[in-house]
Amino acid sequence: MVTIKDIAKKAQVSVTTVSRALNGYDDVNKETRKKIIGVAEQLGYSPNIAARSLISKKTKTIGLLLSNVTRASSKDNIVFEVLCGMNDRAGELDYDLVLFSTTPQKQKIKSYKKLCNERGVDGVIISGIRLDDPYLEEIVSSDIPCVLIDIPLQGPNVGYVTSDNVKGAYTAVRHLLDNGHRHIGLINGHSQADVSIHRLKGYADALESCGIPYNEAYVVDGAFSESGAREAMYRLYSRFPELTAVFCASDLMALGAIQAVQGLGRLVPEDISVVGFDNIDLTAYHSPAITTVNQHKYETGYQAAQLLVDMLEGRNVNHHIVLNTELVKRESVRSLTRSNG
Amino acid sequence: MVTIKDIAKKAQVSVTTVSRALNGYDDVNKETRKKIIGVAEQLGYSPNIAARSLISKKTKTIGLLLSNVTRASSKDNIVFEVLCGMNDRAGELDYDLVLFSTTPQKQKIKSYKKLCNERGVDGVIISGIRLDDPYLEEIVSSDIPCVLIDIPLQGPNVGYVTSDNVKGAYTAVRHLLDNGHRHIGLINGHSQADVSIHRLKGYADALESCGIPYNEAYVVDGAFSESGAREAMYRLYSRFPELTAVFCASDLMALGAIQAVQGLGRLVPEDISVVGFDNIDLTAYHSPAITTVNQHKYETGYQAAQLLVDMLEGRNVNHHIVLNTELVKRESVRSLTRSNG
DNA sequence: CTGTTAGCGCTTTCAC
DNA sequence: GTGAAAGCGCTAACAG
Repeated sequence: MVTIKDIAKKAQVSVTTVSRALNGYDDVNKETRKKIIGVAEQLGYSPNIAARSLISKKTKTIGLLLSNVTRASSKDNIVFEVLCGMNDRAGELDYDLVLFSTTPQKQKIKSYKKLCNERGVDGVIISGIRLDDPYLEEIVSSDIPCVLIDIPLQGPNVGYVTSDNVKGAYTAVRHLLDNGHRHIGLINGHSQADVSIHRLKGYADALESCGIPYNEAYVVDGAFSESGAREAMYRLYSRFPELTAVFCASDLMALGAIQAVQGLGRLVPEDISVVGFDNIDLTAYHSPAITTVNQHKYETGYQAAQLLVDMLEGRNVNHHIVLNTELVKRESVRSLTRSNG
Repeated sequence: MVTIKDIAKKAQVSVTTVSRALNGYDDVNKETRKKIIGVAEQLGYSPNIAARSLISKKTKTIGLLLSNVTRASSKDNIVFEVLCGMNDRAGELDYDLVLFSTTPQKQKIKSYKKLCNERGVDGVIISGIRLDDPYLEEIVSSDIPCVLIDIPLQGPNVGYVTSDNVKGAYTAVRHLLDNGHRHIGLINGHSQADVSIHRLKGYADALESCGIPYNEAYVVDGAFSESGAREAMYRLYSRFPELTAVFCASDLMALGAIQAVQGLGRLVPEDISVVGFDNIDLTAYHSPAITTVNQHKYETGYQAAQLLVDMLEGRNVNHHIVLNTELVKRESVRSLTRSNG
């Protein structure tokens, strides 16, 4: 390993001068600097980050606390797209990403703060945790800058980026209403997800805009999973055969709901229309192709990285980013008024 | 920040003793140890990794050099699944993963070795680079332990994990042959991919096993992309209308090939049968569902992490891991002998 | 069993 | 413009 000491020796100067020259300080003689840089290159020097960050307390790394980066979350490539966005932006800003492997067991053992301190990350991006996750408390009270995805917390060191879930859900349900549907179910995620709360509101708002009373019994939770939604849809549809449409708070759940419909010997969209949320790739290839609400996943990650770095580098920016969504009309919605939705 | 110094002061011992107690050395009095651990916990101490690795030269981190963790690689969730596997195993073995953002531009500026040194990773896992990538040379000659995915290099510090691509391709093409197909095209990736070389061999071997002469003109490259394969298939099928089947070296390319077939007003599998490779999630939801060769993506990542850690910790293991593949029969292959394939 | 001392590679006062 | 020296938090001889 080549150190500045080696360079100093070879260039016949002190380590101090080497340090200054390499870090671009302007109080170094031009000739000296040139010489030092030459020697450094010749020796293939690269600075030791550990030593540097021991002093500066900065590591130029961002910690990632992501759930859903484990087995069998492959269909759910949302995390992946978000990750791609974070990776791209972090790279551009010259930060590296370190993935914390957070199994629930490990969480119990190691506190959030400890985790971050040990790994010496400058800040953290968190995604996929529940509102009742004990980590959340630690996060807000901690002084480590942090960006949350889909969790509305704000503070001097906490920001978040999310999608406009109310509007997204509203648009989806309005689309069903505009196509003549009057009995619309909702398969939501779970109560400890901020997006579920907002998507429920969008659903209710849309109904209200058409003067349709909100029926609590039409709303069930599917735990954001394919199987969860399948079960939920079985129950919902069996109990309320008058339903002509269902809005699912995620595409994965739309998949499950469709399976249930088919399991009951009915068809989508002939017997029941389905709208999902997320716009995962599968929806376009599924038969029927699934109408859904597009979420800008890549952008979410990109913005999260940007926001965190802004915070880290002391820029005064809005800690609250909300991205647009848009309805993607495909084949899983049938019009009850005319021939096609 | 709490340091061992703080603990030492409060526990009325020297820093050395604190260090030893906390690191589980057995030459510490039981009482002393208990006291120190107590104080450490009370103070919320967590060791500073930077300081520690400055001495030990170990960081317990694995660097990841992955292509395809950028925009628009979402359909290709292979990398993601591999990543999940690595993440899980690395977590179990108490290593963290750091994602190097390697844009081609950055690669030019910074050498592989420099990158690793600076970030102080103990070892590296590399995936998605071409055989003619300049990094490859550096990698073998470097002394940084490294595991490659789908690139057959071996050495004291280099290992790799891949799938049995010859057999996988062989099985796929045999399946077509067994269904009566005699004119079978191959849409391969590119010449600088090891998997392409092996899948071509499997294709040729299968033909040979049936006494069918290998026809070079039936083999084209699709660059592993949907659009590349679409173009390739247009050309191939227009030129050789006698083709009744095509084997694609990736599912993404199978998608593209099918689009071309449909673009020419033909149907899959009625007019032409298609077999893919990888078994990405889309294939099961596509209409028709695509017959493909399953690759154990998660396992690939899992094994890669395991192998690297084995190497890092000086265990004497085989540096060469080949995973099985298996044919997944679905709807994109038609039997020319009986009614159904 | 415990403490003293030195030093990992780097940055940063503070002199000169 | 340059260098000597101190110190970041930790570990590892080496004494005792």
